[in-house]
Amino acid sequence: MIFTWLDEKETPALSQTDRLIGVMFDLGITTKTQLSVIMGWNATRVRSTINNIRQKAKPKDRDEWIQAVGATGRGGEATYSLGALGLTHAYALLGEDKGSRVPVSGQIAHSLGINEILCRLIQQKGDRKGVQWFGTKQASQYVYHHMTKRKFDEKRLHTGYSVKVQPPKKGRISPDALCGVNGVGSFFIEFDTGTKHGTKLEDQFHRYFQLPSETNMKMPTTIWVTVDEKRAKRLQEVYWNARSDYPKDYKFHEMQIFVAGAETSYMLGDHKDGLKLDLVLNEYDLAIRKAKRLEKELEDKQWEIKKLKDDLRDSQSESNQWEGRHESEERERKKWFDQYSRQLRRVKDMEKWLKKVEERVEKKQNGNMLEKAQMKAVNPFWTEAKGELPHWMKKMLEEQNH
DNA sequence: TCCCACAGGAGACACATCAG
DNA sequence: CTGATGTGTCTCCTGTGGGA
Repeated sequence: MIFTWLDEKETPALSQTDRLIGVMFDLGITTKTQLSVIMGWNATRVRSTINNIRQKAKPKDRDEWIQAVGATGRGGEATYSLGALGLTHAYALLGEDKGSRVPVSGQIAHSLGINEILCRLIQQKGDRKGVQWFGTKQASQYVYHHMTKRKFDEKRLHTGYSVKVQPPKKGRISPDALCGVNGVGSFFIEFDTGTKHGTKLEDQFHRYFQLPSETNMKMPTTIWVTVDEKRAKRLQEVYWNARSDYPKDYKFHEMQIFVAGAETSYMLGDHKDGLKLDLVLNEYDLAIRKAKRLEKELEDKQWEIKKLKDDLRDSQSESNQWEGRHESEERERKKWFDQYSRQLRRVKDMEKWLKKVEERVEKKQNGNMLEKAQMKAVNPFWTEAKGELPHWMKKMLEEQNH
């Protein structure tokens, strides 16, 4: 799986250059942009790593590691592929013998087209989590594995060993890629550049149709991606023509034909099928209705909040008024109470004073009566009305007292 | 703790190519 | 012819790991 090269948990021993070589090994012919999208590296990092790989080689061997194909300058983005040394290094990383794979320049468009499918998937999905991608070689191995049967060889029964029965070479299919998307499903990818014609194309459909009956494999949906609308229509014609050769009750596995770019949504499960579309539309309808109901509820709540706020404001102002009144009443009451208390104290004081006055008056009256009697006895002419004693009498009384 | 080697990332510069 | 764009090469800086 291509992302294993990038998983630092699964492949902790790999250097950055190893990872790049590994990804390029799986992608075949690719561009820096594709590498950047698929690896999740920025353009500079991809560029630097490619350069580092080339720099470390002897000048004459640089293209043997990574070779640049195509125009430089404004003419378009260059394409890259591993050279012989790069491929050897990749096989060594995989622990496999040196294979015979050599990138063919004639396959540039085909290789780039397949890689673009993966790039679009990652870009539309946002990341590569939950995406699995196997290149042509691994996808073919997957098919080959399911077509391989084992049977007991009677001559070797005593050993208990079974022998492999190789599938016939003719009729094998070799998908361009095998892709799995978590939660959606798995897909065989066939990228069509528009160069395959006639019976060769129809044969390819037949091979796919017959594959499930030849194996016990759970057939992934086959996705055909082609270059334009016209070619997609042509593929559909060939597809239906090929189907017409089979009995009515023949069980075909799912197969979809897209113009490049349209397959991404399908692979991400957005338009899985009509039923799902209906479900989505129903959900959409329900969601709209729910949204409207919630909108109404929101309006009601907002009105309620406004009303509560108004009430609160009113009661606050009332409360303020009441508090004001209450405070003034309290002040009045306190004032009145103070006055009352002062009055009461004054009354008590007056009572005390009166009592004292009475006592004094009584005392004085008693004293006066004695004084009057003395006065009368001394002076028959003394009267109370006159008040003060005449000074001669005062003098005489003083002399008598002494 | 220091020194050294190496990997990786980024930038500068020269050059190639093509559209306008 | 010129400007825009992309590539190849070189250099510098930083971080990391191993050994003295």
